[in-house]
Amino acid sequence: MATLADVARHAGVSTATASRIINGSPKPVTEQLRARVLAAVAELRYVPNAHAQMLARSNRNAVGVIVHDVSDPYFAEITRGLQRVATANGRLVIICNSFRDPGREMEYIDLLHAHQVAAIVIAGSGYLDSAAASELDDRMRAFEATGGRIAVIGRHQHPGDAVLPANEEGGYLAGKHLCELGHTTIAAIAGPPSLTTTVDRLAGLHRAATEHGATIHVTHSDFTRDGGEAITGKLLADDPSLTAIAALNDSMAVGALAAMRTAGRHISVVGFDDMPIARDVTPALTSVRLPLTELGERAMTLALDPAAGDAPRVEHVPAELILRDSTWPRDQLPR
Amino acid sequence: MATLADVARHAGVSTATASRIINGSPKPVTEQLRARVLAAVAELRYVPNAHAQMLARSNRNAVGVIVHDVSDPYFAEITRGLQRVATANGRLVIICNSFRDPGREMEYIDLLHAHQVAAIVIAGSGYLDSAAASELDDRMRAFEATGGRIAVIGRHQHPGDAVLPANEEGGYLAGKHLCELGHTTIAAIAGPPSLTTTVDRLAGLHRAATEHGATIHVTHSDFTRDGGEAITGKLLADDPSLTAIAALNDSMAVGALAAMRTAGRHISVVGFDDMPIARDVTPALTSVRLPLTELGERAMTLALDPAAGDAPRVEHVPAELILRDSTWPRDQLPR
DNA sequence: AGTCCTGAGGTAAGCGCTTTCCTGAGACCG
DNA sequence: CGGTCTCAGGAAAGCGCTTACCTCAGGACT
Repeated sequence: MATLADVARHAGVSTATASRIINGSPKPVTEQLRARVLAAVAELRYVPNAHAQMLARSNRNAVGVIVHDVSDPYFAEITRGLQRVATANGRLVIICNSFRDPGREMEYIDLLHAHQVAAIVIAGSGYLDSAAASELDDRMRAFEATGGRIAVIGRHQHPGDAVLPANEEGGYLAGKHLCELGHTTIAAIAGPPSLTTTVDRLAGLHRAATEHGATIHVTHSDFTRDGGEAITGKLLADDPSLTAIAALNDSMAVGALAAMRTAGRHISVVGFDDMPIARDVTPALTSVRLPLTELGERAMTLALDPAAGDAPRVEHVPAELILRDSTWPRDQLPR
Repeated sequence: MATLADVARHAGVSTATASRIINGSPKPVTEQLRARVLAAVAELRYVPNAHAQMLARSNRNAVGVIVHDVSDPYFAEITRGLQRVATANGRLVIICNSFRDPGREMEYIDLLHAHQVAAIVIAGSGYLDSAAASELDDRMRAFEATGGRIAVIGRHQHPGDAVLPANEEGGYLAGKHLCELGHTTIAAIAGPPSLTTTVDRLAGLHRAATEHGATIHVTHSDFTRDGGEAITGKLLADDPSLTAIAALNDSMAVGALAAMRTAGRHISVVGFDDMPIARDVTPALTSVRLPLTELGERAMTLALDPAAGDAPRVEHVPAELILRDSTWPRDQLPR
């Protein structure tokens, strides 16, 4: 492993000079020495040790991102936005998957803290478990106390900078839509009840139902396609009069569609998130759109901007209902 | 920012003792001191500086991953496999998106090199441009020369450890399937011609066509849904007699399906990769399956294993045709 | 001619941690 | 009771870099 000292020796200069030339410091250096040093760098294939640089400079460059799972399209979209802004600012992004485990999330906060990242962005629903939440908060505060910045996406219980998608409002839009189509009983297929996202979206759904005199039946499962398929299969079998399903995310909605196909039934399904697949499934999925990439961009922007005042900055991002072909008036369901 | 020295002072011990206690070194320490130090750690919210540790220990822990784009489902699946194995081995994963730009890829290799990662996994098609390829090779060799390990996924031109999906064979399977259904002219909708993946899959397609006396028409575009949709729209408009499309990845296939729907035409479409959506689009997509997660797992395993001998290890991963509903015999196309 | 700059380059002090080697105090032995 | 072992704990030497500060010419001044 070639070190700066090797390069300096090779070029017959001091490490100080070598360092200055390599980093393009403002200090003037003879053209001749510059050439010698650069030649040595090339010949020895010298790559500076980033850790040593961090230590010596003590400036933080990387940013950390904690998501539930990057390979989940929801987070993939958000991550895309995060990356875009980070890269535009010349920052290295370290992505960590918490797999919805508060313990792992804490480990990652410490790990990113240890790596002296400039900022951490945490995306994805918070946890209702208040013990876990407060321990997480503790960790975050410790990180912030050292000058690190934190921004969260979709965690309204977090006191700092945050980008908040309108989950309650989105739930309301979905519920209202179904109610207006004449559905009086709606099966909500939801993710884990311990996630605030689940709770918020359900709250919106309930608000709409109350307003329209409809009733909601909630079933919980995984926030995945297979979770949605399993639940829906059961619901369809148990209740032949079921006419509408509100899925709390698109993955579950896609699963619901699959179960419907299997059962040969046609009922209204509305999804949530409007992920890219929504328009390609059959029937094309009516869904509550959340501008995921924008969510990521705004969060990273918050995380990198030095925070003008001291009050936490909170940005609300609205939801929007995208009408496609998976919902029908109650009395006009196909077949 | 609390340092080890702060903790030591706070606990009234030397930094040596503090370090040993915190890292659970084998060196025996009185229970009393241990307690004092741990108390100080908690009180000061001390988190060790990972860079300083790296420098002092000079053991490499993290691993780097370079993919074209994590938010692309293809890479998301691979990344999932990579992460699984890495996490199981207690490694931190740093993910970098090259966005199919050889220049950025080189930058990232250097960056990961600078960060002293133990290994780098590079996933995704190589580049036909031989200047870029050889410069990349140079960078990789420099990294390996310092003891770093490299594994690639799907780059047969790379001389080291590699996991190679059967792209040519997969193309052959797709082509053979369409030919056996009686299609004599096949439109191949392909990604950028500069990617080896494109070239390999096309080669397989051509082999099958030659064997069955069919002809292939190739059109290039982006390896994306929209790329596939645009091309297919044009093809359908230009050639009313078109009966079969071989898409070189599932994203393009999904786009092709969308274009078909728009045009109200029904022809055979076969995809490639068998991504999760394939079964949820309508008609469910017949596709050449590549076990993406496994690809990732095996590559990470190669990257972390110290390489038994000195010969490069190459693992071939077979492709498999998954029959669904998007292909029909030529003379029985619906409508 | 002597003083002062000025500019190019080097010296060395850290950055925060690990780890080798050393110290000093008991425990144990003959 | 002196000598040797053992063992807990500390001093200090780096790890590879950056950078404040110093040195030393050579030229511009008075």
